[in-house]
Amino acid sequence: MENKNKAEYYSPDDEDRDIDDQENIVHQFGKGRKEREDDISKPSSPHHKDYMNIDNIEEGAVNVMVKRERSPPEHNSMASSSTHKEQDDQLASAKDEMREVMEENQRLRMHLDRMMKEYRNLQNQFHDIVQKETDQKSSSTTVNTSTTHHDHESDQEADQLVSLSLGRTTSDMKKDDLSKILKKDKVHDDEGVIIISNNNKSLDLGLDCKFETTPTECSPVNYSPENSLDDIQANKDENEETSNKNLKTMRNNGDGDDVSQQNPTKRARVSVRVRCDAPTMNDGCQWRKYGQKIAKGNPCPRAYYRCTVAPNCPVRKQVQRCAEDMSILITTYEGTHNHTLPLSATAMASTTSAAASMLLSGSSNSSDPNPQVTATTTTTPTTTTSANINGLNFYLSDTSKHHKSPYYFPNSSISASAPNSLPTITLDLTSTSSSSPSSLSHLNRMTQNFPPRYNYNNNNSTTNLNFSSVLESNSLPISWTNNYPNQTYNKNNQNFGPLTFSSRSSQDNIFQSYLQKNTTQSSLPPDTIAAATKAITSDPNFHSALAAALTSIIGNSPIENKSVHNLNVTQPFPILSSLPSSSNPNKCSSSLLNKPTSSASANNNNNNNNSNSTQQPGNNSMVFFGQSSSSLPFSTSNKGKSTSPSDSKFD
DNA sequence: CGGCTTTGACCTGCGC
DNA sequence: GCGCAGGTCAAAGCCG
Repeated sequence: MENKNKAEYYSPDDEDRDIDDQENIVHQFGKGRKEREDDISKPSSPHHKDYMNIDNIEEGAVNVMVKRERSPPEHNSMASSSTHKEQDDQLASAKDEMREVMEENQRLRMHLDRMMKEYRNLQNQFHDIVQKETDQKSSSTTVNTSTTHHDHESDQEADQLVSLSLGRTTSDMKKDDLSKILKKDKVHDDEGVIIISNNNKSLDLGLDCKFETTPTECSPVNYSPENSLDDIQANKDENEETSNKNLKTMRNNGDGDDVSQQNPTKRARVSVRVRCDAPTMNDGCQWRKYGQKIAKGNPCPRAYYRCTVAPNCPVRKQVQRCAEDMSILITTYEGTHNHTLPLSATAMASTTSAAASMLLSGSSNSSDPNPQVTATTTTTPTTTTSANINGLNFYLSDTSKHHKSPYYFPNSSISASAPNSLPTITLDLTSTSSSSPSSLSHLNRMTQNFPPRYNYNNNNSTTNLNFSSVLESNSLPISWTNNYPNQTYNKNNQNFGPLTFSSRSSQDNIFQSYLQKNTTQSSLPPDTIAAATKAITSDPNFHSALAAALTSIIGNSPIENKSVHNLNVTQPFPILSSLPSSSNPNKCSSSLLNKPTSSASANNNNNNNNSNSTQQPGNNSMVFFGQSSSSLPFSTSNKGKSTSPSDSKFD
């Protein structure tokens, strides 16, 4: 017995050194250092021996100690027979202590297991409630494709759908219920809510954040991803400041309550770039124009709209034409609807919510590199978080505040104009065909296939989403509207980044075909959609990216992992609804699936092999296509629908 | 007449 | 402090 022999070598002369060693060991065992110190403080106590024999329990640790306290043999004579008995006693006591420590350790493990079980139970309850709400909404307001369409495949697909809803929650869910749920699962970050049901995998992401100053103002609709617990903590001071500012801004507007709920600092703005010759993109909401400005750098005026669906809805949007390509309509959304969105508004909400979640996750995780999302510091001060996911390029450009970007983009004012420096995400739903000579070199590298053109943002962290597919030079662009001449803007088509949703290779062809069909046809074969979305979402990296986004949304809640795991993104993208497009022909529709129109059918000359599939109105993806309109106005007034100055430019 | 747009003025923040 | 730019207000006008 090596340890025992070593015990005989013990010498009180080495006691000082040994005490330190003993303390280390005691500390390592995690219990009763004070007691140990009392024991070892006795000069005559051969306390060290206790631990030498403890190696029956913790052999490794004791072996380390033994080596350190090895004493010269000449001290053997110092050990007396009377002390051996004490040593044995203390040895036994030490063993008992070690057993107690181990038992305590086991108890802790049991506690941990119990907590995990409770957590899972709560999570299941949460999912059940959400599922119920989702089922209810599927019959009423929520765009739930599993019930609105798909006679045959609905059951299977609905179970695997990922429904993203922007700026709204399951309205049927009572506020109390929701708060309870969130409280149970510790995901009540005031604004951010992620609702994932087991069946529908419905993901409900509030786009905007509202920092409620009073509990009464807390509304389920206001749950926002950007208000994760971390964010709230980190921006607490800044929130108060900006909140006051908003109050001041809305002093005469009567809706100060709503606005004050929102924290512009962490409020994400979603900018949607679409090819639309209509004055505005019909996103399903009612808007009232309250201002118009000529922004610097863009001859096209910027229109300011306020949501009028609800009297006090704080949501605003800015509509502006891209200076480079006036066929591109840039719509920037800001705020969260405090009301139930119209059915037709959920399409846009779904797309923008996904973008917002990506933006927010990127901004919050920029310092936490992820195997799939790597942070790259370019030669410019812009730090871009990018992820190349088999053609799905996610770029989160996080520019330093107040920094003037060395690059100028005519349409930059959208994202750079806000003094509040709102993070802006851009969903580029325009088509691309070739690289832009004016594209950013550094972003070019990152976007690979999609050199960004629209990345400028000097004040805000900007994330651009490019939903364009990789098109060959001879590929037809995807027009936003049916009857708008594609070739008119084809030459101007450039690539937008830096957050690129693109697919390549065979997957590209599928998705591209899908997009093209959507351009000219009001609906798509389900297999095409399934293939396209599956190609995109089947990548495990996409899962990781989505998981990262969701993780950032719901903060550090332990539910996040579970929730993410429950998402089945290998299935087709959110099938939102087969909504009749807007009644206003001058507005681009955000409906994901428009009813077939005669013009659409007539223009359907780019069908792929999947074109003859059965149309399923509910099969859609995050693609918008507008209705026919011959005008291209900048103004959205009633008069402007046909007489805006911009119309003349394109007539 | 109600709702909406237009548009000049005003406010605020930021940079110099 | 001043100027600039973005954002908003609100009176006036228009439209259905």
